[in-house]
Amino acid sequence: MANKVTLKQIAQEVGLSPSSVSLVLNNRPCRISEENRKLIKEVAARNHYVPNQIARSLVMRESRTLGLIVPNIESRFFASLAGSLEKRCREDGYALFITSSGGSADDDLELLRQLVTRGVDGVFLVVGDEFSDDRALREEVSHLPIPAVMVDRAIEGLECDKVMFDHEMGGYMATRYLIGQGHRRIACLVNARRSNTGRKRLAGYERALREVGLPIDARLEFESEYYISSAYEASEAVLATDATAVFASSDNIALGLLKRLHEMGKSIPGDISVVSYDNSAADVLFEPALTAIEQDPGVLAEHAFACMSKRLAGRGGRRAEEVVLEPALIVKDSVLELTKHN
Amino acid sequence: MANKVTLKQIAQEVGLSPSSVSLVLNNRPCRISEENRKLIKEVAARNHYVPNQIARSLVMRESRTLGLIVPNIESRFFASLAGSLEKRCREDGYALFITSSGGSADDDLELLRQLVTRGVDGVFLVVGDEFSDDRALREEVSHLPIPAVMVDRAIEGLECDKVMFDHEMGGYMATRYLIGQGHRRIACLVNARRSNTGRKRLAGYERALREVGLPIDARLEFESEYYISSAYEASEAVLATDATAVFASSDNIALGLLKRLHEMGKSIPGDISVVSYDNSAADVLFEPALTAIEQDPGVLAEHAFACMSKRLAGRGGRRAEEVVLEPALIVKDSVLELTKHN
DNA sequence: TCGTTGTCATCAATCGATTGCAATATACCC
DNA sequence: GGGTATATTGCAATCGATTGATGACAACGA
Repeated sequence: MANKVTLKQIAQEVGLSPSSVSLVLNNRPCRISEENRKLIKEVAARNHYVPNQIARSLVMRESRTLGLIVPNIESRFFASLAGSLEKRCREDGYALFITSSGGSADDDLELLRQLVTRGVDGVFLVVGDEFSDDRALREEVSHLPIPAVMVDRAIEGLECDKVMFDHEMGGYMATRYLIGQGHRRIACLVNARRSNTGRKRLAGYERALREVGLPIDARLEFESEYYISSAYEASEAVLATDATAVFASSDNIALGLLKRLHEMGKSIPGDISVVSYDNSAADVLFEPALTAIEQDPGVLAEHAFACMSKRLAGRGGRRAEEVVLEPALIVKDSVLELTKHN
Repeated sequence: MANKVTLKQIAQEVGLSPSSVSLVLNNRPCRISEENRKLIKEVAARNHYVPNQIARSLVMRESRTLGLIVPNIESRFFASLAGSLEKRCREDGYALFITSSGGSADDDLELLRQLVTRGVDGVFLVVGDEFSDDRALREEVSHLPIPAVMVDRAIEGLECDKVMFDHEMGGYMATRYLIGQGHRRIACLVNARRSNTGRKRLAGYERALREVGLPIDARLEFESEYYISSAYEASEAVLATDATAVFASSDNIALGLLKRLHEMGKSIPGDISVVSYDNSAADVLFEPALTAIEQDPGVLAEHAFACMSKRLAGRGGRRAEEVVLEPALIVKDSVLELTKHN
């Protein structure tokens, strides 16, 4: 293993002071002879000199590093968000410290502290969806010495920049679309018990029904965690109803549902129509392709970064900014249009 | 935004020197009165004091942070690897800096430098699969001032710890299994042009054929990138052959193939048998479930960490260690047993 | 009273960079 | 040769922690 080369060593070899070397290598406006400049650069290159960011950020009080906390990097959506965000950060010369918490508020807190003490200049937080005790986390976030942007979801009632898709609107759009296609008995499969986003999507679903005077029937509302297996379990009951369509409030939930449908020999949309959520790559495989509410992680990343960027630059008011993005309905082939006589 | 509290400020408030505070808060053996100890701890807690790791790691010459470079965090396999690795690192008090390169050697190099200058104590590298020019990267890795462990793949001919599954063996096992089930015309769909792992899997496939005296028929070997779309494109040609089985050398490749099969109304394993690779979660959905070569990312992470851990502790010889893991064949329902009269 | 021992706490150097200010060397002018 | 620009470069403090070396003070025995 090679040794780390320091500024001082370069200086020694060149025969100049460390300050001069620093000045030259950072292209600071200063009066160092062209000759020495060249010499310094050459020696630095020859020795593979790379400045120690640790030392540098100690004095500069900035690390050009940002942090991200997601509940679970193994989920497609978060992985994609992380990927986009990292790319975006790198474009502006920031490194992104990606961490994955496991979803409990305690883990989130621990990671947040880690990031802060490691000197990130700002954090993106995808936290606050699960209903564990988040008092300590809330406290920590509100006293953060660096800017924070909550992405995709939020800790309720916390004054903090937020960037997220309108989950209520998503639920509403999916349901309105089904209604528009003639469906009247529409079931939904949501994670309302343990998830804020799920709760909002459910609210949107109900608003759509209410708006056209359809009854809100508790027997058509089913609960599922955000796992394929959970949705698979829950789906049997869904299929026992007289629903002609189902709103599946996440891609995993849709996948679990599809698996069950497939096993029962039901066809889509012939036997039952489905609107999914997230429109992630896995869907690509299904016949028929799934009509879904899409929320592009890239767009989320873009806005989140813009928000962060503003804070880092010291711009942006003292009040928190809130960006709400509209999801899109992507129509494919999993919904049957019911004609009157049906 | 709250301010960062420093050691000095705590010291000032307590009325003791910074050294004393440091000593106490780190539970160093030292003679500070019980009374003052309590006082220090209390004041530190009240002020939400958190030590600045940046400053600390400057003097301690270690950050308890490790780095990971994967080609693409959006891929299921890498996301899963990253997740497992992070969890494992955290168990030992290390934070993991996850980065995603995009797959080119230049990006890898850039990220590696970033990690090193940011003071990670070691790096996990998932690099070297693509055939871009990697001279600079190779050079950098061999002069690294910190331990590196190559995971899942490697830059050929580089003296460096390696932990990976035996890709050749995977290809061999898949093919032997198909042969064992009576198949004689076995096609394969691999990424041999741009991927070392793909090349190895192909080698395993050929070894299996050779071993039983079956001909290696170039007309049965098809090329596909590791994308669903690429495999989808390539699959038409595969299906035009007289093959009774296909070895798909990655999950994405299998998915593309399946999509095409589905569209052509072919059934699995009735019309054609398939052995997939990676056995990732997406497979769960298919009817029939896919027989596949499985390489558990968690196992990979475990061994990679163990390897790193040894280096960090200063144990481990001067020669590079090489851990080769055997993949497992998971038999499900996508392969038809051909009886003699077929 | 001096020396010894023990307890409690502080000093000051260090890690590797950055940077305002001071210092030196050279050139130029009268 | 003295004085003033101007061109170059170096000093030393700083960021926030850690830590080996040291100091101050009290109590105690001889």
